[in-house]
Amino acid sequence: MANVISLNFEQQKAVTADPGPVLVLAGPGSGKTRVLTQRFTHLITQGIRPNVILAVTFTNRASEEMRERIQSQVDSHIVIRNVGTFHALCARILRNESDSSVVGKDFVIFDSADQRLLIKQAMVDHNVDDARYKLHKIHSTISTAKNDLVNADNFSRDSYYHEIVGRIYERYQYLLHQNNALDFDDLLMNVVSLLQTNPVLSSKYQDIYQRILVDEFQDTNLAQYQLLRLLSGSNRDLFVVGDPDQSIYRWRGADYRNVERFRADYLDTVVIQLNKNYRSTQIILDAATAVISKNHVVNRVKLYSDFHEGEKIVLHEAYDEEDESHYIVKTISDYVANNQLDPGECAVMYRTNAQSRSIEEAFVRAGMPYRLLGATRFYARREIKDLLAYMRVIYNQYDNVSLGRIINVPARGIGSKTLNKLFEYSDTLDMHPVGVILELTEQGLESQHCNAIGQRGSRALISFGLLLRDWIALFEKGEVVSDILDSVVNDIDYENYIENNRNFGADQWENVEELKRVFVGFEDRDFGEILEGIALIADVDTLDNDVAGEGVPVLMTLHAAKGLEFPVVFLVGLNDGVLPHHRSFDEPEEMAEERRLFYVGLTRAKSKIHLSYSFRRWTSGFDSSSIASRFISDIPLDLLLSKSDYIDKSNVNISSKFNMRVKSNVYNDKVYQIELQFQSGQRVIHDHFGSGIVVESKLLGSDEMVIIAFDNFGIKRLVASKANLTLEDD
DNA sequence: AGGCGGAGTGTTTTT
DNA sequence: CACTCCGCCT
Ligand SMILES: Nc1ncnc2c1ncn2[C@@H]1O[C@H](COP(=O)(O)OP(=O)(O)OP(=O)(O)O)[C@@H](O)[C@H]1O
Repeated sequence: MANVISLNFEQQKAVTADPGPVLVLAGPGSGKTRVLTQRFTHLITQGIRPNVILAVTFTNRASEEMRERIQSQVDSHIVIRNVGTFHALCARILRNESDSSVVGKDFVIFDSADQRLLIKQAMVDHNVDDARYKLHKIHSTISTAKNDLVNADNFSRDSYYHEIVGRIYERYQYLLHQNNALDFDDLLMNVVSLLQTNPVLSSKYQDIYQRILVDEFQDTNLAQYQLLRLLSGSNRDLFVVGDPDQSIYRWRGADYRNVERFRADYLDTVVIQLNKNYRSTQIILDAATAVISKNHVVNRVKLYSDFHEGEKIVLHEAYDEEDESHYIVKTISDYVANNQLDPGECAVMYRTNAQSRSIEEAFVRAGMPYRLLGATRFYARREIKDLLAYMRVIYNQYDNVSLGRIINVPARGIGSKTLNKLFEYSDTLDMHPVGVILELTEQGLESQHCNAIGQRGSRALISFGLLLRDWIALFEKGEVVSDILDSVVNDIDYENYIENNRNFGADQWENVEELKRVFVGFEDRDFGEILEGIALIADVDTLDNDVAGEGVPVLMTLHAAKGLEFPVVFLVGLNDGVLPHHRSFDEPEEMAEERRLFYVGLTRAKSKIHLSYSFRRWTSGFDSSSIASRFISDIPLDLLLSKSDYIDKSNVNISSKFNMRVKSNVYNDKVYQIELQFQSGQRVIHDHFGSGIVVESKLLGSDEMVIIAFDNFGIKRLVASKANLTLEDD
């Protein structure tokens, strides 16, 4: 054993509990994760083979971290493998059991963008009006159904809306099947039904995974819970840890009542509560407790800590987002300059990914390095998706979504006409389009396919087919996957395409290089595993070991922060409407979840917390609330270094500070100032929309954007120089 | 076929 | 603000 990890009495009790259902219920920082990893190593010292122990987490980052922690505590000849996310576990099972399952071994996993395209397609197929039925909503309705283990056949169509969604759901599943693809939720649902209906497999997996450990149990959804029940089966050896107050994935089907369900389903559950916090100062703990106590739950465990009071929580009101970001960066650099801490000890957390932008800009301006977790995902970038789509088509010729994406990238004369013809024609033959392309390529222009598709289109398709045929040959020959990617990139001259495409900037080719490196890094895995790994990881940071963020502040969403801890935490953008998010205003359950999110944020901190919000915030649309988050007022005043305290100390009062900022804005505007042609209140005439009244007119780049309420066409936004507006004379 | 730009719309959070 | 869609032009 490398290093001895200390445990308190209750923790020890959990770690050494007898086989059987164990539920560790405890608040933040009480050592749940530590207990879980210790349980894993404890089982090994008890002589249990590591391969029959399974540890499940929700995120790849959590998995990787836990795997490393366990690995570091066992003899190095033991390799810890079975630590992973629910989704990765299910993907593995489905690939192994492709004979018994409804999907083939070479299925691909569709990410959210692919899923959307397919649902959109399903809506078109059913003539569903996409203005009335929002894609986003339908997508989430279907996803929720899947997380509740409701398949398309059982989907209750008890309202008109559900009738429509039911049809789309059914069609969507059909299309997924046609693409030989699964979405994230299918991974879980399919394994559950596989194990439910196949007793042989069910007992096989009970033998494989005899001891099961689950982290963040409060965030399991029904599918995941059922999966755990099936996997543990008659072993009944489930060791789960969680904290209902940290449940933040309700919108994804998570149901913290699974904690109660667990106790009800396993009456002999050993329940262990941990109430000592090893992370935060007393002030932080008191503040967090005050905030969460407004959510009513039965017997919440009261946490205590041996730590001293610590520093008060600093609350800062900034003028606008830019000012707020500047404040954050300045505060960090001051700490560093005074040798109070290392930049790597700081974390900045926010509600939405979009908020990272202005913070990043502030870091860049200050010339300070930082690390961003998650956010605009590497794999969601256009150039990366393009290349992955090529790879997916090579691997899975049924992947029409990917085919449609890249068949004309770079442009090779296959437009929407030809594409539609190809797809429709393939349908009539009951073939997959790639099959048709390959046959056409073999047979040349005399092919019957050519008659159906036309000369011009066929020529273009053949030129594509020739490339595709060669790549597929490489794949079938067992060529190293990263070399296939290289061939693709070279054959389509993607570098040239990027250079000549003005929508692409300087970084894109670097991203391609990065993708190549990722593939090289996956060297020992087969094609399917690589694509699967990428689909499920979807976050380059986890792969990027060499930039291991030592010494650099980290930026992340509150969701991504769960399970982590930092000496100094900045919770930013705390405006009412951002946190709590305005979309949760009228759902008490969702509001409670927003509060938990804030609670999670507060409890990440070991010693210092900075809260900030801004007086002025113009997010898209209209919800620019300048009010501080309602949750802030739930923190007792004596724990806060309130904004007036703070500002008094720096000898600046609010209004003079704001005036400064306002002035500098005016100065900036002057540089670009051009004359506005229109003013609100003026009546104007437009060629097409007729007459209307100007609501607002403002600068848009070097042009003027006019918002007009037309008498007969409602409110429109027009660009003055293009819209050919004339003033109506009176 | 394909590129461009204007108009419209709205995505919180993640596997 | 940033994305997608549609129509117009080449
Ligand atoms: N018995 C102990 N003695 C000293 N430190 C401990 C002990 N138990 C846990 N810790 C430390 O407390 C901190 C929090 O532990 P851990 O992350 O396991 O808590 P957690 O309950 O999983 O927290 P959260 O729910 O907030 O994710 C860690 O830094 C851990 O090393």
